[in-house]
Amino acid sequence: MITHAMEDYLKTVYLLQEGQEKVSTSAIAQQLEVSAASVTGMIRKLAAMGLLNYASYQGVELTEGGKKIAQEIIRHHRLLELYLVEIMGFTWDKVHDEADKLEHVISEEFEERMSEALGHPTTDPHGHAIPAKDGALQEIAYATLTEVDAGSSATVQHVNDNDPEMLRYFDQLGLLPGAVVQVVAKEPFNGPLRLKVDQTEHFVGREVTGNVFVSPQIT
Amino acid sequence: MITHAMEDYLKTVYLLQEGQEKVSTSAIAQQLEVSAASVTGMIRKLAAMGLLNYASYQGVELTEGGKKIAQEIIRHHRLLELYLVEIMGFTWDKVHDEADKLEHVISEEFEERMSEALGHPTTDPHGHAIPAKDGALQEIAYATLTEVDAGSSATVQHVNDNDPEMLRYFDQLGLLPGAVVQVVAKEPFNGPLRLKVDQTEHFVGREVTGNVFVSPQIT
DNA sequence: TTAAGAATTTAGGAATGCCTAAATCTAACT
DNA sequence: AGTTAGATTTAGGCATTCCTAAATTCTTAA
Repeated sequence: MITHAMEDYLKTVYLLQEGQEKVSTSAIAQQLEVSAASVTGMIRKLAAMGLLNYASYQGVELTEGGKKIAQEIIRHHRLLELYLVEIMGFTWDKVHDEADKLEHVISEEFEERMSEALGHPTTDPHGHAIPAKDGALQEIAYATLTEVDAGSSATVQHVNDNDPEMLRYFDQLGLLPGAVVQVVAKEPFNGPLRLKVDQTEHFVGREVTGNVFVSPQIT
Repeated sequence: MITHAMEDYLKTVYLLQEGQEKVSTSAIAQQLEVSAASVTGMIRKLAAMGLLNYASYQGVELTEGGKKIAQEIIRHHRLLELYLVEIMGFTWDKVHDEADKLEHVISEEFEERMSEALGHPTTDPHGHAIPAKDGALQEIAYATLTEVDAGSSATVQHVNDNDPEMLRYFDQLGLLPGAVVQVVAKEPFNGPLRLKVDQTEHFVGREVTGNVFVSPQIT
């Protein structure tokens, strides 16, 4: 039997795995806000169930079975986020926590009816891809806004959704998925970026711009 | 901290308490499909938290605090059932199980937005009253259809919602909340009732009619 | 009034999922 | 190669929620 906690672990490994081969115990512990010892315990259980491959001290990698469950949960999460915003009228800073709870609990029929009500969407409110019912999720590794050169423009692809306060700040700045940003200047010594969004200029710290993922703007 | 299991116990006690003063351990055990020993254990914990009053062998009674939590959960459950049917297009036989899982997980904002989307309704799809945000729930103790005299008519007030198959059967028969039924005859030896609903006659066993609650029809 | 039978509680145990502290392993630097 | 810092695992524990089996208490009917 697969528990909610197991689903959370699989989801976390899946999302951390993007880009890398193996995922470390400590990375999982940090993400889930749990001790490393707890992660080891859970990893062994998941490995015994054939949901991930694991060799001591070597990190973890999902099996096909593990990936399938992770994708399912991520699909639930992102459909829920979009449903909460589009249909129920939530603001986008509140939907992450709500979806984190609901994602483990909804039935397949619930998932299907949300997808239908939303016209089978492909991205959530924060710009993340929604995996298809049984299709893999291939998130493109975009650069963060911090890495854009001064003078260049970029299009916001997605933003991190874990901090509600930061999301409200993004809203204020107009840093929403699809928005075009011009990096007017970058202050030295890890200073703020001078951004132009919708004709308005803002000075924004790098902790914030590091959570905004962009593609170079097509000119 | 209040857990999902505790919420289930409080809800169950609340619903069993209707009509009676005290609720027995075994009644709770049967309802929750759990051993009586487990119920005793949980009851002691809830009593220690001040959510119910309890004396050994004497049965259980919710305190005001316990009632408040139970009402909250019942409100969640019934709003969810209605939302699933009215807004998401579920059939009424599937919503009970879905609501049982979701009721413990949704936020107050989710509750509020459902209520708004539904126009602040007062009854769920099975005819049960939805408690107001902080108001008590006073379910009227209706008679079952089994108890109606042959020759009389009655209006369906609500039906039990725990058995999906029976709900589909109610649907077939037209035994929905608000429907008018005439008990044409009652076969002896606990035999079936001959019912007339929407001009059509059916022979229906008493196990079914015992799950339909009615008021005498106003003529 | 007592003795069966039913209801309830106590006792002991299992699984899950988390923790801290101690032990162990890896990797990097002299 | 030896030391050491950091990462990881093991060991031992705790809380929750359930179970079965045995003991106890209540009820009722002879």
